[in-house]
Amino acid sequence: MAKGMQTIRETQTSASLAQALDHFGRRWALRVIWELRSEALNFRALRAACAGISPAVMQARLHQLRDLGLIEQIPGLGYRLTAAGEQLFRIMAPLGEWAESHLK
Amino acid sequence: MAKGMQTIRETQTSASLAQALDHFGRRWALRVIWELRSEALNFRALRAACAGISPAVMQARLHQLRDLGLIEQIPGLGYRLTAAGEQLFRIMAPLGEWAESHLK
DNA sequence: GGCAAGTGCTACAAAATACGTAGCAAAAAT
DNA sequence: ATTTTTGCTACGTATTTTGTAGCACTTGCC
Repeated sequence: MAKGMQTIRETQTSASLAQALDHFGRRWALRVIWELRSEALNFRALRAACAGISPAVMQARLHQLRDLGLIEQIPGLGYRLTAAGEQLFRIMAPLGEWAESHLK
Repeated sequence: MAKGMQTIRETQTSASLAQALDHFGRRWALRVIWELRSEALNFRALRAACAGISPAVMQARLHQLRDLGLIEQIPGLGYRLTAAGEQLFRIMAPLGEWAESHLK
């Protein structure tokens, strides 16, 4: 191979996927989505569901997930998944089974 | 409602799923899995694929993912997904499409 | 009105994690 | 034997997360 050449992977990771994986690679991000799977939860209920999360981080995640359009805040109801958020949950739902069968 | 009582969610998040989401909620964890999707990569190739990751963190992730049984190191070949790792990738594969349609 | 309880959210120091860069020892290629 | 490439470590700095306390605001209730 000529000097300076490198093998390049044919299929490279797209920018938007890299962005997604970067966002989800923050602590509690996926967990928050997961906890909102079936019902809207308010700030404190969400914090109770994610036992151990600090309010500052919860606040940061809620902002980021809202900016990504995955959750929305409904006054008097709390936080809930948007359509995009529900679609994301449908994708990650099989993780439940996967974790049960592989992490025990 | 009686004093001290609280509303409990019927469906609670299992311990193994919480563990999984905690591991995947570390920077680069999911990305490493993703980059190994189609072929084995050695340490430096993996680092190049995850542009920006530091060697110390890459080393830490490889250890953790190996402890989880998701990847394995083959001398002379590099790192590649195990059967469990491939199964996980198959679950998260739709994220590619999802990211394209929601994060642009 | 007035009070208690619950709400979303902020502040801040300490601990944990990640970054960025340099470089070493061993294996492989030349 | 010399150069290249490899996996990996070291370490100071920057960023993120934790843990705890508490404030301002709304809600329900008498």
